[in-house]
Amino acid sequence: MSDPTQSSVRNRLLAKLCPEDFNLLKPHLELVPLNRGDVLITPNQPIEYVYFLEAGITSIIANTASGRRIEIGLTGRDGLAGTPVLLGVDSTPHETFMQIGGSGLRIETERLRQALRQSSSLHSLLLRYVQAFTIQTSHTALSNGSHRIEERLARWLLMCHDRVDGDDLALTHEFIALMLGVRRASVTEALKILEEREIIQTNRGNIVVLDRLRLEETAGDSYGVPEAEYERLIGSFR
Amino acid sequence: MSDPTQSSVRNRLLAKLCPEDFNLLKPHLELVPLNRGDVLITPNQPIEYVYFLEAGITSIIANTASGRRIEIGLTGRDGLAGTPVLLGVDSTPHETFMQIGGSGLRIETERLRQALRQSSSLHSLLLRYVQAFTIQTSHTALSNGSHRIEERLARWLLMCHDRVDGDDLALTHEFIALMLGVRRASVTEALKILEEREIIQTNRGNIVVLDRLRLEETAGDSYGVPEAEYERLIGSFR
DNA sequence: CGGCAAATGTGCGGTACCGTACATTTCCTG
DNA sequence: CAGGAAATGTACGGTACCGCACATTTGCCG
Repeated sequence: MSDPTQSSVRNRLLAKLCPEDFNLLKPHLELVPLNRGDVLITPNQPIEYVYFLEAGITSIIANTASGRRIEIGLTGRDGLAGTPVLLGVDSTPHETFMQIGGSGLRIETERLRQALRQSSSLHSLLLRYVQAFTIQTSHTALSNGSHRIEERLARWLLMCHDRVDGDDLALTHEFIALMLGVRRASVTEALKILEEREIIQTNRGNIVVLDRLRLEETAGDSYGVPEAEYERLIGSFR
Repeated sequence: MSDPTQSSVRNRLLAKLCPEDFNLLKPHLELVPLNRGDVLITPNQPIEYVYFLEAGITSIIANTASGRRIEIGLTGRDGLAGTPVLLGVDSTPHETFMQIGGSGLRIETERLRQALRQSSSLHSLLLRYVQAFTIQTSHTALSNGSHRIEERLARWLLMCHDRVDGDDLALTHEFIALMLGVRRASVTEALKILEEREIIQTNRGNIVVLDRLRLEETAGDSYGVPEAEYERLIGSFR
């Protein structure tokens, strides 16, 4: 597997690094395909690799002993999977898996740790990402507690749309329901409403964003704060 | 203001530091009273001080442009207020204020930054705390999305009880409702049920935990994961 | 100790969402 | 191209919680 060059890299964090920091990581980065459903981080197991996503979307899921599951955040090429490593922690109760297939540049946990010790500017950027992600999780908490399904769905579609090329999202109602922690039938109904308004178009296993602006209107104040904070702390998504 | 000694300090993080790290902070720590309602961190304003709590509880609140507010986490002497500083960030969209009065050892942001640069073991411990707090926030998201008010209330009372001496919590229904993002009347009703079961006892502006074990049963799986993770990463609460 | 504001109790109609069930459609695979 | 599984549409009774309103109680302060 040949080393990536910084100019060809699509991951926002890697692209943002100074050349020295990038070169520190480069020999250890391995491009791997990541298919839908692949589990990148298993709950309470040592995190073996940190993944800088190049394409696709990961979900981070909180779960309880009794089997409740809900998404607490998602990441695409704006970020990475394995934030606990950046905080010096070797495992987490959360699960991280691929929600939409893609690819990523992965690095062994221990190699990344070495690099973090060597370069404080590297560590600094990645910690800023942790903060940005924390804000996303916080707003998920807010949204779960105080928005209606339609708004939460719109927010969630927007967050996916932000992280994908084009306007197609390969997602089933069942899956979205799991992510939002609601009934599948509720998702079907909310999507139908959005489709009637011609904001989205749906096909079996696929959703097309037709009118992003009105999708943002639908999301209301559930969308925006974490995105603005990402831009402030890291830079533009795209 | 005389410098604190490590043995007399009640904050769990400070108590956990090696003596060298503690001495690094010690000359800059200032003991301040923190009264209910005091705002420690104002949204989108520079964070001037980081507060290691000695007594009392802070709430961290997410809010939107349109005025929705909900608590996304809380901290007592298990932690500190000002986690963004540990991640190299100077401000946050969240607000942090005193929910129950107490006191804290505060340090100027810039002084703490210097100390973090000087001691990686200090930085390491505090980053592990950030991870522990992140898990708390994540489970708030889960709880907000999938538990009934009664369970969420029980969880929240337990989290407060963990951080207070004795069994009394000086809280109004109105305030709890704000924290949970629900109606005040819903809180009144849920508390009444707990009181009928003799799990708590309520007086005007005060709640007494009578039977913690059954409160945990009521909370079900909404309580426990973040607490276990704190113990794993930092050590015992008490 | 009387008056007042804050805190609490309670009621009522409305709605968002749930659990469950089942029919229908779509795609894939043999 | 038939058969089956996955995905989607839809229906229905039930419930948790809402918004709002108003009465009652409690503690405090003049």
